[in-house]
Amino acid sequence: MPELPDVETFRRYLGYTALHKVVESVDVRSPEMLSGVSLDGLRSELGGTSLEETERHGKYLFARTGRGRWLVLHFGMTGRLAYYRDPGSEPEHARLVLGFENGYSLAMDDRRKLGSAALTGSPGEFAEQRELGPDALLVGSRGFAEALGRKRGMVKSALMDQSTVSGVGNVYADEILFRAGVHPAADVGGMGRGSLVELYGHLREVLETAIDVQADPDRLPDDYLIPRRREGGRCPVCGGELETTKVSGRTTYYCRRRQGRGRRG
DNA sequence: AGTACCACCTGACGGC
DNA sequence: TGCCGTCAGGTGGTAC
Repeated sequence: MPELPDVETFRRYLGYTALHKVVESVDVRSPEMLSGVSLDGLRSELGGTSLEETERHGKYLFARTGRGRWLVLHFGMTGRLAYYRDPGSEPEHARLVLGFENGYSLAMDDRRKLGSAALTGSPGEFAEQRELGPDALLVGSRGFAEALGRKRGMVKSALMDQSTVSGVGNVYADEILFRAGVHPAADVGGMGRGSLVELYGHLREVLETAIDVQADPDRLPDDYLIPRRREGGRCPVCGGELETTKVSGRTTYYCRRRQGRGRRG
């Protein structure tokens, strides 16, 4: 599920594959994925020029075109990128395909069609329009503690709220709270500044570690929760069976022994 | 402001 | 075998 580490991995992938290649064709197989832009609009922005630079804000990937606007990609739950030469290698659920003069193509594949593509003037403008909070890796512990200090309710909900801090989704929120030893339903309003700064340390550590392994769950350290995040999974530290609950309507895994129970942080 | 619920969408999976 | 309900979860909308 593309969260910040996945999208950062896509950003780097786009950077060493499709950058500076002249776009010859723009195909949209699922027009409903276009958000606020028409196929013609996309073609006239991309055709005959190239992607020159990438950025990321939270779960959004941006690529600046030679004409100065930015392509915005959001990957929903099942989106990913693929760069390939052989048309037979086109992914099964390609929704947006850029064909380059060098014969290669870049596809955004999205089985469940929850992703989207848009154009914007700049990443900052886009983030402002969408009311996205600061990127989770750029905010810093002080900004993080201030942002979460303004929140009420369950700490996991606050972590996943993209308008508070941008980039953390359901899966990595579970990992961050697991490593911090904080119950996902703990009241964020009851957490002191010190606890929030500590939580941010775990957030950074988790997201950076995940980026280092290109967001591949199988390559995460042995004591990570994510690979065991399934029915009957066991805590990698104490061996106890993981508990599940719902937070913000999302399935939540945690270790009762390490993360306590009830609404305290 | 927070929470609960729905919708979007497809494929995997368990039950019968 | 095959039909059916449920689940997965990012975002965005509604109602309370």
